[in-house]
Amino acid sequence: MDLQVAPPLGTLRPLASTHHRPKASATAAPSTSSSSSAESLKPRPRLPRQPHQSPVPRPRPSLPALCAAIERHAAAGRHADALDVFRLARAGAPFTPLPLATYHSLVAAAAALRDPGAAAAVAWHMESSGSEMGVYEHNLVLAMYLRCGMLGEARRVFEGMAERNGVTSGVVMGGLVDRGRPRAALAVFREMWAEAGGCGEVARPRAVVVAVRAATAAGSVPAGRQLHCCVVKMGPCDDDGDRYLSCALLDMYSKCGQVDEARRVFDGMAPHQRTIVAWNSMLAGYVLHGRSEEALELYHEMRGSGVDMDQFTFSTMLRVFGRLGLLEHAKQAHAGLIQRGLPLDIVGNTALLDLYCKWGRMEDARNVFERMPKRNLISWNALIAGYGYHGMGDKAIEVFERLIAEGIVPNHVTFLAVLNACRFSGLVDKGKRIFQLMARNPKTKPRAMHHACVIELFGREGLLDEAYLMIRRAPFTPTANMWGALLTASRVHKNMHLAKLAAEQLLAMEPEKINNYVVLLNLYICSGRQDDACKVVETLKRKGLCISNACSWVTIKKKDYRFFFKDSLHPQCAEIYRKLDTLMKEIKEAGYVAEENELLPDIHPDEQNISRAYHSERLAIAFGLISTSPCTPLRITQSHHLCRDCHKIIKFLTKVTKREIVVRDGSRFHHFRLGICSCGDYW
DNA sequence: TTAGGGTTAG
Repeated sequence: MDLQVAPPLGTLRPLASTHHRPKASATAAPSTSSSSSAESLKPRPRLPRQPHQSPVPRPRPSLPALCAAIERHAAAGRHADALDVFRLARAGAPFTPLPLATYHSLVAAAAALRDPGAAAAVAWHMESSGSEMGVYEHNLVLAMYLRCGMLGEARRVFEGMAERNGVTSGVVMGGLVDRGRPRAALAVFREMWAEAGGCGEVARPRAVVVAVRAATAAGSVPAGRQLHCCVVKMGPCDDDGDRYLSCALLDMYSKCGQVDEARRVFDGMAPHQRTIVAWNSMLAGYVLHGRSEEALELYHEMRGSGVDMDQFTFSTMLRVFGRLGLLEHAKQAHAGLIQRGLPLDIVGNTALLDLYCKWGRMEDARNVFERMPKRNLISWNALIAGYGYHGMGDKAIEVFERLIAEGIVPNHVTFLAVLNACRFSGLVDKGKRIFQLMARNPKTKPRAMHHACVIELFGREGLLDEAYLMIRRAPFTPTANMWGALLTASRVHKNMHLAKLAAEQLLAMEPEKINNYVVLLNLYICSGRQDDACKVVETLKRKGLCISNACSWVTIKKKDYRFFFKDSLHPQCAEIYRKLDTLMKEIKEAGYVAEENELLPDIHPDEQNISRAYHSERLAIAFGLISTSPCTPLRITQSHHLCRDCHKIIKFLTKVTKREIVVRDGSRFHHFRLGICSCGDYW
C-alpha cells in the first residue's frame, strides 16, 4: 500500500519529541523501535511526479508508529484520522494487541464521532487483546457506547463492572440526560451525593455539571437550586471546574425561567472566568425571555470588555436586532462577522433571513436563503412565513412547492406558514387544497391553529357557512382561536347572529380577556341592543377591568413616539395637525373619498365617537412625514386593527408622498407602496 | 491526573 495516498497519513508528524503520552505508550508497547518506518510517516514535500517513473513501494509503518499516529490524531481532535489509521493498522495484518494508551485514544475517537460501527470494532479489538480492563477503561467504553446510542452494549458493560466510581455515575448521568431521562439522572446524582456523605471526592465538579444539565433538561428549579447549594457546600474548586459550574448554573436558571437569578450567577463570576460561552448564554437567556433591551445592553458591555465575539454571539444578536427593529445594527453585525472571516452558521443565517422577513425586505431575505450553504426546515418555514405575512401568498406557495419537490417533509409550522399565506392573500382554493393535503397524512393532522387559520380564510371571503361548518366538524372541542376567527369573519360580513354566537362562546372560554368584552360591546351597539351593551359595561366595572386607549407608535431614528386618538400631548402638536390637514386636502384632490363609518371591534366605543380624522395612526404618520427626510420609509405599530378609512388614506398617502409606509396592526403587517397595500385589502 | 461538562433559529 502506498502510504502517500492514504489520506490520514498525509498529516502525520514525525514520532520525535511531540508524543503526548510517551510513558504509557512505551510501557504498554515494548516493541522494537523502528525509526526508519517512523520517518516514512513524515509529511513529504509534494514533488511533481515524473510520468515515466513508477512510484517506489514504501514499507508498511511499524505498529508503534501507527499507534503513535493514532494517539497524536486523537489528542489533536482529528478523530476520523485516528480511526483511519486504526483501519490501516488492521488491514491485511494478523490480529495484534495494541497498547492500552492507543485503545484509550480510539475509544475517545469513536465516542467523539458517535460512530457505532467504529465503536463496535474498537471495543471488539480491545476486548480480544486481553488487555487488563480496569475501572478507567470500563468507564471509557461505557461512555463511548452511550454516546453512540448503543444502550444494550452500555448496559452489558455497566452490569459487568467489578468496580465503579464517581466517574461511572457521571457517565451514566450524561447518558440518561442525552436519552431524555433527566429525572433518572438526578436520582443517580442524589444516590451518589448521599453515598459521599453530602460532599467529598465523589461529587466532583464534572458530575455536578452533568447533574445541573439534568435539572435544566427536567426544567426543575427546585432540583437546580439544590444543586446550586451543593456547589456552595463544595466550596471553590479549580478554575476550570468553577467556570463550567457557573456556566451550567447560569444556563439552568435562565432555561427554567429565572433569568434574574442567571444574571446574579453571571455577575458573581470572576471576569477572567466569563468565557464567550458565559456571555452568550446570558444573552440567550435574555432573548429566551423576550428581554431584548437587556440583551442589547449586555452586548454593549461585551464589546466594551474586549471579549472575542463568535458566530453564536452574532446569531443571537441578530435575533435581538430583529425584535428591536434595528436593521442597521444587524447589517453592521453581519459586516463585522464577514470582516472577522467568520461565516454565518445556519442559525445566524436563519435569524438574518427572519429579520429581513420581519422588515418586509423579502428580496434580501430571499438572497440570504438562496446563498445559505445549508438549510433546514426552520429556514424554509421562516421564508414561507415571511412571504405570507407580507401578503405575497403566491411566492409563499412557490417556496412551499419547491420544498415538497425537494423531498423535504413539512411539519405543522410549515403548514401554518403556508395556510397563513393563503389567508393573508385570500387564496381560498389553494388553502383548501393544502389543508386537505395536511389532513391526508396522519403525521400532520391539522391542529386547532390550522383550523382557525382556514376558518379565517373562508370567513374573509364571505364563506361563513363553510367557516362555521369547520368549527362544528372539528374532531376536537373548538378552541378560542377558532371562535375568534369566526367572530372576525362574521363581524366583517355583518352576520350579527353568528358574530354574537361566537363572541358569547369566546367570552365564556376566556372571561378575563378584555378584548372579548370590547368586541361584544361593539357588536351589541352595532345591532342596537343598548341594554346588553350596558350589561357588558357593568360586568367590566364589576371585574375591575379597564379598556386601554388605542394608540400608535412611529419609530424615528431608533426612538418610538406614541400617539393616542386626538392627541394633543406632543410638543409639535400644532404642526402635526397642520400637516395632516394639508395631506387630507392633497389626497382628496387625488380622488380619495371617505369610507362610511365603521365600528372597530377592538376599540372602546367612546373613543370611536371621536372624529376619525384624528385617529392615532394618522397623527403618527403625519409626525413621521415631518420628522424624516423624503424617501425614508415609515414604520408604524399600533394596538388595534386598521379601520377601512385609515387603510384607504394610507394607500393614497403613499401615492401622493411617494413614501413607503409599513403598518403593523393588531393582526398583521400592511406594506403600503404607491397606492397599493400588501394585504390586497383583505384583513 | 485521568474517562463524564456549557450557549442558537421558524
